[in-house]
Amino acid sequence: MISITEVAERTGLRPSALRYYEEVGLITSPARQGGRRLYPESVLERLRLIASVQSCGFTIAEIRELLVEDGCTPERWKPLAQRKLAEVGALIEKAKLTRRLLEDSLDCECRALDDCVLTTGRPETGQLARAGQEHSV
Amino acid sequence: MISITEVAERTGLRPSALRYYEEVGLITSPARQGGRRLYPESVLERLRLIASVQSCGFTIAEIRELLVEDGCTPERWKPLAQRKLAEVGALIEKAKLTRRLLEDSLDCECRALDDCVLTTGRPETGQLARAGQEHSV
DNA sequence: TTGCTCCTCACGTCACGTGAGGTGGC
DNA sequence: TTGCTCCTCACGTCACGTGAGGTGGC
Repeated sequence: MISITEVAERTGLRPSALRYYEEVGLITSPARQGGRRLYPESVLERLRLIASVQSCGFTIAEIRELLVEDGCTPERWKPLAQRKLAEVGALIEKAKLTRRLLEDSLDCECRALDDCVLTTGRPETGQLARAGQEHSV
Repeated sequence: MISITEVAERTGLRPSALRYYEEVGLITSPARQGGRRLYPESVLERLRLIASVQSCGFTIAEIRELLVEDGCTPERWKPLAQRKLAEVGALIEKAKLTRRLLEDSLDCECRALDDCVLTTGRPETGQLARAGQEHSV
């Protein structure tokens, strides 16, 4: 049985995160000794699994749904992963658009934001090639 | 002078967003008539400017800093845009990593997440080529 | 009197981090 | 007695959206 600090050290999580996971039902409430939490070693594997799924962009609520009672079969995982893949793809496209706007603004030779390509929508200097460029992946 | 609903319609913002912008000091408190807000036409330009900067990934707090008293010169804008560009670049790289993990998990032929490439770190089926692939931009 | 538009709180969101104030056992 | 680790609230984060309950003028 290991203390909350040791679990934290061995997983890279903060104790506050472990208490939060318990509160929202991601991990089961561990035994107590004098009020202190004492975790079984098996919690480490559970937390590694949670971290894996979280790194795929799933929210805590989604992970909880997914990990209840050995329900995480490929049949359940794959449609969720497909949906998340679409979400992440959309996020990347949005971020790329943001990046392009920032690059254009750095190229722009305006003297104030009101005259900038950002605001006017048309480049003040010869940036037509870039502005008309295809949206490259 | 225009009502909050008309400003909302002409900018695509919700009335609640306009009240919020006022509360945090992004736009000045407009005149009132019988308690109702009456905006000058000039607020539309201000809101378009705010939307432009926001679409570049700046937070409300950053926009407020940037737009106080005609301080938005290229000398102030460009270093901020450079920093934001780095942030957005990092976000894109992180999202691409997430996307790759999801794709790998969809290719993986594990029967449970515990055996999946996600958790084990090594592909269960012949995915070595993909796993060892260069991080393409 | 009934609608309509607008108002001001207060609360919720997401995944925790950060105090404040207290406790148990060495 | 002093430290140390741990505990439980409560609050803050970000940019608003969403009720609830009320008001003013047609």
